[in-house]
Amino acid sequence: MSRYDPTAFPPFAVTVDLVVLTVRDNSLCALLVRRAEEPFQGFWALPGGFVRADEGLIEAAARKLYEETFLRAQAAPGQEPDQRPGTGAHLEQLRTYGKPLRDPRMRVVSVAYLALAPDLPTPRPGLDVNSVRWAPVEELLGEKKGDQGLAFDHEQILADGVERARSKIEYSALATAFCPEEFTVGELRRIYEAVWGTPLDPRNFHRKVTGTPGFLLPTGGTTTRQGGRPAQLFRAGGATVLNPPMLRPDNSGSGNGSAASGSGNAS
Amino acid sequence: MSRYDPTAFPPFAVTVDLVVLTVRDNSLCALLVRRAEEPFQGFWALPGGFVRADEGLIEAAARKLYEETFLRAQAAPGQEPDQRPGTGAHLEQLRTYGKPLRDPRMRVVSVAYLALAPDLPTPRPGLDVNSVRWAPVEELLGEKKGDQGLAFDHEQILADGVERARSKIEYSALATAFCPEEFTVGELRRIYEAVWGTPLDPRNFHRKVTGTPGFLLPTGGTTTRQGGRPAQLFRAGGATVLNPPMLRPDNSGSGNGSAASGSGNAS
DNA sequence: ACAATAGTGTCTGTTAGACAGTATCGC
DNA sequence: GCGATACTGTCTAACAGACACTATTGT
Repeated sequence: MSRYDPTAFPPFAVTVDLVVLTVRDNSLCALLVRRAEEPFQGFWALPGGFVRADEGLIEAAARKLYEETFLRAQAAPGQEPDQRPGTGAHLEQLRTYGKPLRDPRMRVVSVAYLALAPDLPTPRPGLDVNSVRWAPVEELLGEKKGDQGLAFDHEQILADGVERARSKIEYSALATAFCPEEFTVGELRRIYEAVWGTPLDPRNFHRKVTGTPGFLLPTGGTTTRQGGRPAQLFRAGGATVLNPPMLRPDNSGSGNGSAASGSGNAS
Repeated sequence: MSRYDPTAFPPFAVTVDLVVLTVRDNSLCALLVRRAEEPFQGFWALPGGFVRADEGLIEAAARKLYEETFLRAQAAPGQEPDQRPGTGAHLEQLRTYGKPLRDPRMRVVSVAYLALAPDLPTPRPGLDVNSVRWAPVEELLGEKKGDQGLAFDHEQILADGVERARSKIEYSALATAFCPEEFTVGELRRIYEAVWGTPLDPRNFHRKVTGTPGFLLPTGGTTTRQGGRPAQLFRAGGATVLNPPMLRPDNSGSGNGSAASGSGNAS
């Protein structure tokens, strides 16, 4: 086959799949929809759908996100300039999955996106979706997954998205994407603890985040909370990269080994 | 449109594009091929081509890499298990580009892969490629790019690949992918200096890399070099992640700001 | 001897991690 | 007062960066 012959190329379907993460009740949760059709009818799956013929990839992801959660996307720095501020979720491309038989009906290449959102009232089912739910990631991926598993290769995609979120809050200010517009240092710490699944020392955490220039901007206000000294309120500062980074405890112990960088099994 | 209707979906072409990087003469170089056909006839472009109907994405990337450089790929940890050891380049998925009009003829979604290779004798043109060349990245991306630019959005893809390589050698042992099987600490240092474009202190570099367990394995041999004490030879150890990481000088100065995490403009 | 590269030791400033201690709320 | 959370200060071990010094080659 000649390179780029416009008439002779194998036809593919291209979809987007969304790993939408939030923190609820101190645990990291992912958004799932229940499939109404075959294959994997009745299974839980990641939200997603076809990319339209005249639509960019991230626009398709933002559209699907809005259709199923009514969240407006806030694209990552270099990704797209089409959003209004408002209540936005962070949205970035994750990885593309295209094993020949990942969809039993036809050849589908799926571009996965990662969205990080603050805790939402509760998701309303949108277009062509029966039911929607937030599921703790731990139940979907850990040892004790009682579920039957997710549709397609969505368990792998979810795992990759979770790993991306876990590593990205180390060296970027992205953890604030999980917080409401104004938040306290304690709330931000609970975000880190939930995403990493590890307790952090409140004193050192406080010193670290308040000492990183550009990470947090004090708003002047304070919170009244049940039982405890009122806390200062902050909003996200302009910084996107954290240097030095937040260090994740148990960072592979002695310092090397064979931890995965891209844990995907896509092809 | 109903979700996942196997008959009603917009047809896409899916390609892979390769950012193949190596270090020659102390500068980071990328592999380019000259386009023989329209559009962008005569322009330099990244190697790439159509994904076959029954072929995985990384298999397509490895096939194209071999067709155009005769390099066998060595996939990153989680990506695929189909390679023999041998003289392999590191290969990992970079990012997917799918803006509606990035190819003027039709809707093409391109999955870009990043390959890191040791310095090669010289590339021989392979299938359906007129000429191949290694071009210093600095000339393709920096201020002083005299060229007419690359075909399609390949300049953006190249920039993303270079940025990925630059950041990944910080926290992984991937710099050894640029080295021959046996190498000295000085050679490894020149890799870092070429990729980052910064001089490093030889003494501190030596202490750092030899002190990181699992990074380097001494082979026992030494090199005879012109003018200088012979150096110990090493091969890559089993470690994949470096903890603590190698620190890139001028790491954004005071520690925050607005550096891009994904500098792409894909959609 | 001299240039050149390899490799070691030493000092200093910064920071992560541990944790004592103080501040300010609800009860 | 007491529990709880917010915040500040202090100590120590580890490490990055700077750089003096020694080692071993070719010319």
